[in-house]
Amino acid sequence: MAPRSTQILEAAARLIARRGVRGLRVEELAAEAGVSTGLIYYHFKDRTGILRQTLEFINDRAERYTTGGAEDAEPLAPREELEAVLLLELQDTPVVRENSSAWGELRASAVFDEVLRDDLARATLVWVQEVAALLGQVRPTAPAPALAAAGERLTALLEGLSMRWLSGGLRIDRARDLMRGAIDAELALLREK
Amino acid sequence: MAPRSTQILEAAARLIARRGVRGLRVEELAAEAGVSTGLIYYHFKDRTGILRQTLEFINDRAERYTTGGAEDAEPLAPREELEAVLLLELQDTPVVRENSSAWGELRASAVFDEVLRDDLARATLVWVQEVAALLGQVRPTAPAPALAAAGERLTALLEGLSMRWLSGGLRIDRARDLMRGAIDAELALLREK
DNA sequence: GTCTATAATGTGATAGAC
DNA sequence: GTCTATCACATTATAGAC
Repeated sequence: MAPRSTQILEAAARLIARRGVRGLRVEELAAEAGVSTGLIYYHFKDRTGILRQTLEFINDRAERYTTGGAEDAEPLAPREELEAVLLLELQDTPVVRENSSAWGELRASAVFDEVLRDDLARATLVWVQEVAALLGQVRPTAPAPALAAAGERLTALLEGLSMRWLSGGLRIDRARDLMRGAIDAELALLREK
Repeated sequence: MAPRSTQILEAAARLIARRGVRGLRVEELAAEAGVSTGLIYYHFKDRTGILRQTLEFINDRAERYTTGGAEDAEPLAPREELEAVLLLELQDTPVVRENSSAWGELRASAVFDEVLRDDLARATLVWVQEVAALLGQVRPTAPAPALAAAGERLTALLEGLSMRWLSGGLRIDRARDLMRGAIDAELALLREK
């Protein structure tokens, strides 16, 4: 992608995280990106185009920091890796907060805006399957449907906890503890099967 | 509360469920409620006032259909009652859809709007404690902190599943199955303690 | 590709009659 | 308490120069 587009999308992610999808103003985005409004419409057609491509951009970036960084460190044990992946999204750092916040906003918008639904569903599926695969490494004898269900629950829970965290109703440490507990609970259930 | 206010709040809940908080237009609300815009500002001061009181209204209503209806039916076993309470919010009926949708929207808005945070936190706490109490009836020997954590997770999961359901990424039957599975998982974990 | 206007419309909020 | 009329401004989007 052209550097200018990327620059605008970075600004959009930043702004959505700060003001929300509903609070995103094209003029403000232009200022944040250091370009004119005209240029934004040149690159993205309309406001919806901005949102769509920002969602895509955020997904790519999350994938990068999910997968990335695994090369230098020693490989983790399955259980530890599972926990690491799920706790990755529950960190109070600028980038993660930005991604989580924007993701939550886009998810919430999708309730009323069909445009984003497909992208969202696709990204969610990939994520669920990744978690299910990791669960399978911890519980090799567990049946696939049970793993899929657990993956779906853990990721949905993560979204729920993330939202409470971002809306100020839950401290990040508490959110992380709860997430760890959920992993314990799911693994306890999978052991019984 | 005056009947007129209630009438407007009902319309607001309906409209927020249909268009979202970000899509709520005062003029449209007036039309939906069958009153003038002036009257709305007379009763609610400003747009934020509408949102706050609608949140309150929704909470009250949810409490009513959560607690209500328990008189006529025979008392359920603890496990069944727990399941019933949690599945209550995962039904594809107009009222529940409306409540869940509006609740999710208000939660999402709170990420960027502090005004709603306190009300939201208070309502969440009540809900978490209710679920924790029910869990305690199923697992009388479980320690209180473990029950509280499980309650927090189950309610957060419900919000996450609800969002996916409403945004079209999850069928309601599947969501209900996943919720039941989560209850199993939490109860399995509590048994170990 | 990028910018500077500016058109066109949407939207919250208020004044004042009844 | 309720309505009508309207202001003031915010916001998306486009036209046309460079």
